[in-house]
Amino acid sequence: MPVQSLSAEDRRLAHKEQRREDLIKAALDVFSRVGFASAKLDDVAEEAGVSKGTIYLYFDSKEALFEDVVRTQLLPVIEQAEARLSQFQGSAADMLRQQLAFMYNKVVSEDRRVVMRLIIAEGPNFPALTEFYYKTVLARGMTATRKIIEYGVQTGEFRQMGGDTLALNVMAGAVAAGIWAQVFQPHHPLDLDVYSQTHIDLILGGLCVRNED
Amino acid sequence: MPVQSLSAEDRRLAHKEQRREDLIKAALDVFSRVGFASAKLDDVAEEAGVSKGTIYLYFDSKEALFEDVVRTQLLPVIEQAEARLSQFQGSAADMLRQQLAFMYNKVVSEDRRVVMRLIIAEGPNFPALTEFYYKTVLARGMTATRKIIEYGVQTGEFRQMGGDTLALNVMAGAVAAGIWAQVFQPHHPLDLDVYSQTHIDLILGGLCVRNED
DNA sequence: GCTTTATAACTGACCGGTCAGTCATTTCTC
DNA sequence: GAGAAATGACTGACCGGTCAGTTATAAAGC
Repeated sequence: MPVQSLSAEDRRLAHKEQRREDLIKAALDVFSRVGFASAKLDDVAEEAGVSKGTIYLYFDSKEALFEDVVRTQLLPVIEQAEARLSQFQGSAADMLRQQLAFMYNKVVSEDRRVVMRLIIAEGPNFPALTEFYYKTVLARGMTATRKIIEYGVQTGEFRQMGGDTLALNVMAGAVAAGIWAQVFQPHHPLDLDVYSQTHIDLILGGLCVRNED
Repeated sequence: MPVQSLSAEDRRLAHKEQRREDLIKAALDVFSRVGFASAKLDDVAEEAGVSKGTIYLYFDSKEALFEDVVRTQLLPVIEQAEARLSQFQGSAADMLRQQLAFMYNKVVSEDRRVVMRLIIAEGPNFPALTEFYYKTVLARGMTATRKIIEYGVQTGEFRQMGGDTLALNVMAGAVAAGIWAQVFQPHHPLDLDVYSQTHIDLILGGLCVRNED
């Protein structure tokens, strides 16, 4: 029995998985263009190159499709985030730079920021999904950020500052950038590289000069 | 001829204006609960205590109603912002404190932040409205912020930093807070007073201690 | 003051388009 | 040819928008 060739069953499953991914990709495209409520499943089907009925072979409902889109987009990010957390090294400032760079790369850049906007827009209609996003992305990101800050305070790099709200404050710049990119970018472009650099500088250095009074 | 009593015509107009405001208030409520696309005009009518047909005596379409809701919410803020701009005094740091406090009071607090979320959610479907929001709120706010920063640099309070992107970075914390308040607040409360204080501290002071190397 | 007339405000049943979801039929694969 | 996969015509609930008819308010005529 040849091990290298896939069995018919394997190919069938692989094809099915591919279909599923195509559908999710198409759905993300359509949702990001017009929002969940206005999105038509016919459009999703067309973009995926199948008929509408096929969607229902893979997902129970439009809502279920939406939830799968979000979960599928987020899960890989979690894993990467986990991996990064385990290789802490360097100064706290460097850690924070890495952390924010990671956010800009994975959360603010192209595909993922769409998910953020969809959660903001549809969150109230999908409590379970909102909670999932909170647990998966926000809480985790905030915990990581808080740990870096605490480490920096410990080493004397950072000054002692307010508690829980600080982490969100540190990440806020990236959130705003992700939103800008989707809502205003077409007419009022924002250079994300420059912006993120400013963000990091501002957070690390602060606006005020060091006045030694 | 008694001047103090309103004529019949005056009362009629006042009533009409009141109706209009009731409808806008009801629409804002419904839109903020379920978003524009999912909102039913029957619900808006019921909440305003009129029938659906009445809505069309005041607004041309659902879209027009939405646009009026947004504009009505924003215009008073512009005027207040204008007024504040003209009474510049104190240090740049104080100005910035005032500016951010104003944002938290007028943009992040109760009713107005809903508009921000609606723009984020529906913006792509309403280019004209998005542009209006940009011009009315964002551009104006950013210009004011930039001017304060420039003033601070001039007086030597602030260090020289990157240009256009800085203002947005300074305001980002408030944007994130406004979003949080609507999407996650019910399950994961955020103390806005503490948060805004941290925001101002962070922006003004920066994370890093003054290391004189 | 009372009745009639005019007008503005409002109503809610109705219409027509839209679209999520279904299912009998066809196509593909082995 | 058996069974899985895919199709797309079809259904029916839904909802934005309309409009013929009703009510409220005010002005005009006596």
